[in-house]
Amino acid sequence: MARLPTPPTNPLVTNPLVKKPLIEASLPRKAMAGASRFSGPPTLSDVAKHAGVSRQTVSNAVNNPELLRPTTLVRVQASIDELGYSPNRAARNLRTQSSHLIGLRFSPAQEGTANALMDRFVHTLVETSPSAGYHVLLFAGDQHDPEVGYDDLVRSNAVDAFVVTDTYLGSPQVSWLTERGIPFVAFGRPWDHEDTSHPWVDVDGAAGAEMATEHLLGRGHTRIAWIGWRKDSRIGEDRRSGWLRAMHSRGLSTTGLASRVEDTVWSGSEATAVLLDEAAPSAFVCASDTLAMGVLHTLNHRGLRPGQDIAVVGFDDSQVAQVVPPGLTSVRQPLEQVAVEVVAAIGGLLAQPRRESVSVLLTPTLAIRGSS
Amino acid sequence: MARLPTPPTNPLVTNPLVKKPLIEASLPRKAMAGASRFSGPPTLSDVAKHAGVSRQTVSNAVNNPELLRPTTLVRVQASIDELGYSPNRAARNLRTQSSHLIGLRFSPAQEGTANALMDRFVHTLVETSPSAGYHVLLFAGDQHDPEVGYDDLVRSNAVDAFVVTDTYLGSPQVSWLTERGIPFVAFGRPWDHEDTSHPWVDVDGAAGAEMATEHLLGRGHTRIAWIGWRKDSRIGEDRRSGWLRAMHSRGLSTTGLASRVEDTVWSGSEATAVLLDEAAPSAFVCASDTLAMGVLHTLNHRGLRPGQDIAVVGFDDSQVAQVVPPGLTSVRQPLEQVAVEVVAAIGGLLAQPRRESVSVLLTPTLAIRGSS
DNA sequence: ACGCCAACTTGGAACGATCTAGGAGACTTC
DNA sequence: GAAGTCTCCTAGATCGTTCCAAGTTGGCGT
Repeated sequence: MARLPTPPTNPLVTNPLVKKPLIEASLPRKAMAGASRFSGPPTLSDVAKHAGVSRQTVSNAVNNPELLRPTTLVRVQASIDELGYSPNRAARNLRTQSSHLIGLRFSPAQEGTANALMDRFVHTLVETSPSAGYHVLLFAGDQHDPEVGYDDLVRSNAVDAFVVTDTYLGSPQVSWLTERGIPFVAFGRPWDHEDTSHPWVDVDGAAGAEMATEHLLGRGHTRIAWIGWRKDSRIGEDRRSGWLRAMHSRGLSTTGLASRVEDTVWSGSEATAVLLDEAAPSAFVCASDTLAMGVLHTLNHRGLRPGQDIAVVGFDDSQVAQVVPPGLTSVRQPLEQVAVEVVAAIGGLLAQPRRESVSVLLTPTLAIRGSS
Repeated sequence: MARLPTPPTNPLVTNPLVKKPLIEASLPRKAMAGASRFSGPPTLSDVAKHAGVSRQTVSNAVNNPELLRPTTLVRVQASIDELGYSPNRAARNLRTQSSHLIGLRFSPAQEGTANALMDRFVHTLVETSPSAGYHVLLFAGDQHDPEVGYDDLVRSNAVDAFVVTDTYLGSPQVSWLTERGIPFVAFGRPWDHEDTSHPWVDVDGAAGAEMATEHLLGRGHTRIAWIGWRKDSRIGEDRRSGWLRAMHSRGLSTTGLASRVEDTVWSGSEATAVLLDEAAPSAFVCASDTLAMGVLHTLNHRGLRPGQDIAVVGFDDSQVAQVVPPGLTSVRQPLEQVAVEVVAAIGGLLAQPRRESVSVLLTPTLAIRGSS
């Protein structure tokens, strides 16, 4: 699907397996004992019969192998392999009152921006979850109304826990989930909940911005401008603090060198024009690749060459940063590692509900390219 | 999560609801009849008792409302609302032998390319599925070995059907699934299976490339080059045919104007240099935005301005196309519509397994920007 | 009034796994 | 060699829903 195809053919597919033959399936099992049963996948009882042990023993072989005598274990596992048995998820879920699913609200990248964090994060999440016994269930929902999406899944016992990815700026789902005691782990610190905390994994944005700024300082720049998000964005302010820290540690002035705008290419472009005219910076550090692209737009208009005339650093290491002509230097978040930590945290949370909640802060890296 | 945050806080979260109190839960239900039960969510029986009807009646109210007398239905629904009842998914799944889940192998966009189709497609898929009674389960797996990922989900009855997104160039999962009679719908035509067909939804790549070429022809270009994928890519050849068709319909020569390379920025860049030197085209149509970015790289090096000196059109309307400086004109696939059709096809497939299989071909549009 | 038909409702069984007790066997110990 | 332990395994009950077949109720015709 990274690529797309073209036209037609078309026949008719029949698929059994959608539903077992109702007639046979409705017969009491006893009546068919010894017979070959109908086709469906083997059950625990089948394996038990085949191995000459009881159901519980097979169950233990699967879930608590250490309880079985080694010789028995081997025999049971042989039967499992031979019959190709896999536990029926629905039955297990019903009995254990858990779905072994973790829910993730999938919000697509905004059109016209360069943010596509979801991709890498989701992939690792999906890849890692099975090792903790989970799968990832996607759902849609309203960012501002947690009732939509979350509530339905919770009430129908469809997921055991959630991964919450948008904790910034007063998103209500965190308190909604906390109030109900629903397990979740957030990608993002609880910015606006000083009191009620929760398990989280996050990336140190200030350190990232500082790293980017240090990089530019190391290249001899001293007038380094900041283009970030509006002041009510905690994340934006955090990143900005990294820039400030780096500048101040060298005793450099930051007066007139900062701008706070919407996260759009156009805003970034406009802010760049203003800063170039009024503060004459030789380099830009941006709170996002989207804003950095705005910088590139303005440089392009003015005939300035990024990397040669003016240095630019973005944030997120998006695909855009990777392929845009001179290459955009960008702060890269360790999303893979974030996902791994999130899965670990969820695993721990569901295994031992009452233990100390997790909080992990990871450090980003800098992907250096032509723009600096 | 479109944005990221910064540092610390940290307390301790306790969450009930992870598991019901085992002691109470293990008591025979009868023993607690009439009592308030323990806390868990209300069950069908609870609603039945509350409404003064039998379980089956409540079940019908939920699944086959038309079977109930209107007055009864109203009464039951009132109880459902009052108690906040939602059917337990695990129990329903166990009984109906279906999970109401559709599986999707999530493959992340390649680093260094401009392809991020998944995002838009997945979002609509997730958003639409519930209307057909499904949710989307993500899984990882090896592209070349369907056993990995698919097999486990099938055997444990974890999903009812799959959405397959990479049908190009002899991907084995299609035949693997077909052989086993496992329901699935593909995003992509069955290129290499003339005989065994399957339900699919796809976008007409040839039409897209033709549209792009026509657009350039309309702007007065006559020497329009093509940069596509290697010859063994059926999708690439399909798109290329659209370019050919448009050129030939105007009686224009295409000799020396086509290049077939790997889908990387660097390859595109290199191919551009060669074409510029040897065929002097005034415009480029590319099989992907990644290749188009390669064109921009070379133009950049040579001091040529995209859109003014040379026109460029990409394919996929990626984020990159949207934000790269002059704006990259690109063929936009109606991924949202594809997802809707896929959900509809799956719904139909699972409802009536034996009916004629679906094949839908959608037409892309052209997003026109500064590069042309 | 009686009976018949249809519509609606009912209780029992089953989906396939896990949990809790209790039973059988092997191994110590005196 | 018999009693006492410990280990391992067996059997029944249960999770919450839907399917089945039979029962009840109401309405209508003659």
